Amino acid sequence: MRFSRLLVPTTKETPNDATLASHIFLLRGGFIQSVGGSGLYNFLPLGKKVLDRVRSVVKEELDAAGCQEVSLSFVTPASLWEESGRYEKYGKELLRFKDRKENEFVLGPTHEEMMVNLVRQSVKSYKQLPLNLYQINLKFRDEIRPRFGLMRGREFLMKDGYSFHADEADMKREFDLMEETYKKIFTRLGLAFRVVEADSGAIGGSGSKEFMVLADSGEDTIVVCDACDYGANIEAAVRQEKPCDAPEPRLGKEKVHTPNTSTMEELASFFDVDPYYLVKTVAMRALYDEGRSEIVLFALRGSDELQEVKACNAVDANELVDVSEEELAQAGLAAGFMSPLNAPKGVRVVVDNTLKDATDMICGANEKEYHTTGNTISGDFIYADLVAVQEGDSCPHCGGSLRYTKGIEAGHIFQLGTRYSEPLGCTFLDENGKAQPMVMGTYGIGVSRLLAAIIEQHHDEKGCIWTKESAPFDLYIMVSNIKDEAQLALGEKLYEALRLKGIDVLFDDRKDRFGAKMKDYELIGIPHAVIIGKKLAEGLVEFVTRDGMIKEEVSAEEIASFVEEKLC
RNA sequence: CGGAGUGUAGCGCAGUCUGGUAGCGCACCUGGUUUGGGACCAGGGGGUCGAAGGUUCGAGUCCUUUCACUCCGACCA
Repeated sequence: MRFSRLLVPTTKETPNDATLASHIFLLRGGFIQSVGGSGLYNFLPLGKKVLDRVRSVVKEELDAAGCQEVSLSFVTPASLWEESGRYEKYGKELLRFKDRKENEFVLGPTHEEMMVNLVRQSVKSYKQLPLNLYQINLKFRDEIRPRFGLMRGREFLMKDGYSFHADEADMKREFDLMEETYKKIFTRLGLAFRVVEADSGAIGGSGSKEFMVLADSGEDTIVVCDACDYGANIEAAVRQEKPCDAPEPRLGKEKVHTPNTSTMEELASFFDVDPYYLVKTVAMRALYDEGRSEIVLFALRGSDELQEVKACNAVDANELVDVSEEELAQAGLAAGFMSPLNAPKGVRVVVDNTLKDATDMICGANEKEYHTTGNTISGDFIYADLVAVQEGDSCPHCGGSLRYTKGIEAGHIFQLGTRYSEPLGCTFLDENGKAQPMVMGTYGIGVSRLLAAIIEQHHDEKGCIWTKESAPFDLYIMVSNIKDEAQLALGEKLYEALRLKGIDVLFDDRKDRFGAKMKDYELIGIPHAVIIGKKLAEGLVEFVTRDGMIKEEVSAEEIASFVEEKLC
């Protein structure tokens, strides 16, 4: 491609609404263009090329693993979502609209329903299983706060795959195969990543893993062990039980006046005990389908923090929101002095596993300015893991020290089971001619998000540094001064010769001066460049490696074979 | 949804306090010079100042309403 014919509107100035390196460089480099609507972007020729290259890496590896590509309708009938029970649960993120006949539709944010519908219409026998179908298509999610360019757009390109099996064991086999396939994809794209255990979120099902591209700008906090390969999203991370060295309070059963003890620290110093022996009771309003809601109490040790996603899962709610003091009072609860032990009738209580049958605990008295001591925590509660793992906690696998790091969620694989096949009636006939729901897995990759992730991990202060398999072109050739006939002639010759070798070349034949062209090259970030400049008079040209801006002088006669050797 | 901002040429901004002919830089077009780190000279095109209503002889500027976008938080495969 000749640069003079390519639409690449690079800019010197940074758009004022971009803060992240990937967002800034993708805009400045003329890869994408803001549409004006929040979280909506156009892909310009360069961005589209990168997108296609990333897409083809994904496709190649999936096809090699036996998956089959399909393409599902982007507009999907609401009735399918009602069938699966997600029409409500998915909430406002789901863009709903009506056609001229008042039929309801949604723009697909994910396509479990559509794919299950496809399969239930065409697969009837165990002989047709297993099956792994995927598509690489647009998704639309009406995010509350889209941001950071391609990192969190409302419309984005996603690879979503779905597998169908006759039994659980075969689904797990496929799940492992997809994990390996994803590792190959991310490795080919040149990304440093970590596979971590994750919460399943709105998709449902059990056992899911996220592929986190490691970057400080990532929106997810992940917990990793340095001693072994354990890693988990903070929402799903677990730890080894954390014993307490401090002595038990041994206070006996008593009701104590405790003014000015609104925090755990104040309470701990009031009784002069370790917060381990205090019960922290957090009230949240849990929201369910059809507008139903209730106040739920979550109890855990004073030394621990509540992990809201775990809490939400424990009561199978759609969402947890804060409760005001007035609402608490109405429900018969004294804010700041609540306890799992004397909750009013009808208020559900969830107790953290570490508190089960704990003795000698200090709880609120559910009365302003009073606590009770010497409590044993037992009763008809829901028990669950509610704890947010902290840095320095012990790894559940090897006991090593855990720490936090940041990641960009670029892939997520789920073991779904029959979460969708059952309600949607996606069944097959087994060897005995008996109808069984198919066991499913689902596998996603944020393809457009990967562009942002690659740049977050591979850039410098001057611009993008694309990896080999993601780059918009393999090589950039600059004719420093196109009025110099020798320079131009060599450029043209090299451009033709390397193209014939199958190298995708961007040939900079623009009239601009050296400096301007160099800035564009650095911004666009093609992995390698050949610069034909003044030293051609001495028979020399430069070979540049973008990562580190390493320049090597090469004789003009040998440059073609030199490039071939470096790139192929 | 809570908090904070911003809307003026394709992009980045000034002008708004104190009402009086719509400005600057980049980009773009024409001609010329220049060609190793975002060149220079000369000339030129491009705006219903986010929208609606109001006050006024006169509104980018004052008042009211509204919309959009951005940032922090909440939220989020």
